[in-house]
Amino acid sequence: MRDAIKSSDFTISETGALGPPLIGALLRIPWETVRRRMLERLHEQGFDDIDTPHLNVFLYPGPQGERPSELAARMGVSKQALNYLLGELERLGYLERRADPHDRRSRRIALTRRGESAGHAMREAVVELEHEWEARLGRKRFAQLQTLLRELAGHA
Amino acid sequence: MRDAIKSSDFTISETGALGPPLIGALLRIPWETVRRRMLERLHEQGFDDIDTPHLNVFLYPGPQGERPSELAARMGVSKQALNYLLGELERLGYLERRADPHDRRSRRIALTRRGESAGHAMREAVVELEHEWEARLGRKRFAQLQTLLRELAGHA
DNA sequence: ATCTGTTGGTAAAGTATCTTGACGGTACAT
DNA sequence: ATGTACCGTCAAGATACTTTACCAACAGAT
Repeated sequence: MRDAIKSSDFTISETGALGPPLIGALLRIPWETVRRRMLERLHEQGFDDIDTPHLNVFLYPGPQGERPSELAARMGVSKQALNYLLGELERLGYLERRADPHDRRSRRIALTRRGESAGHAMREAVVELEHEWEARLGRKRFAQLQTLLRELAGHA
Repeated sequence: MRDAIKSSDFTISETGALGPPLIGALLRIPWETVRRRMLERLHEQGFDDIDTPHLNVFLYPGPQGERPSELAARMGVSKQALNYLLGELERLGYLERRADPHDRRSRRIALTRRGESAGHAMREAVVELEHEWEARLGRKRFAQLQTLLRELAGHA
């Protein structure tokens, strides 16, 4: 069964077999499509000061109400690096860093109206892609895809 | 049917509904798991001079035989940025930039033995994850997932 | 209350990675 | 041959990150 591979489906390098795309590439390629679309729509709609690094701050579930430390941990960057991005986004009017009433060391991120709009535009862009992909795969199969991915993302 | 959503499955922000994770997050989260695992295994196996930006060069289908320009376009960075990374990877012994026999302006990227090994280690790491996920979802459902993702990645 | 250890945010300095602009060499069509 | 486009690279500068260091605020023990 290991040999049942159609070589037309993928590239074979000259030195040695590269093999078919593994699950990594299969996840990455459509994810890159999603990110491209989000950035595209944002720029079209006037949020053209948002760049890839800023985008990461807005990714699901977003920064609303979060503490910088937690968000940095989730994003896998140092809290200083995040702090730099938050400074940029605050300067650009997308969010504010407010005092945390329960812990005076801490802060809470609050999206401004503009920040909420940007988040909305991003979600709209993805919903748009969902419709395109649902049309391509069929309603039922797209739902299956979502279910399967949710099971992977769940335990992650 | 649109209402059949269990609120325990996802976060609801205080100001307004964030909604369930869209396909973007569902793709991104497991993809990040893949990338983390690849980097982890690389570092364990002595390829500890490879960092996230370098990793991108090796991602499917990899740089073997490619021209810097094409690769840069595929990666979505400027050719100068890629050239910098190629310089690093060449210095670290992962690849060489050879002359292209058919076009003397151009070059072709050739992986060294060490470069091939690193690529192999990355693929092994993903195969490992594939087994874990196949066990979680079941053989048949994991195969379905692959099929569905292939249809998305195909037309990209 | 005070001591101790820990946590949250920030400042400063240095580094890595990316951008834009410019250039010489090559290919290719007219 | 000549104009145009493309390929890789150099150089300069901006951006995004890391490491180190620091202080204020919390938490738990006396």
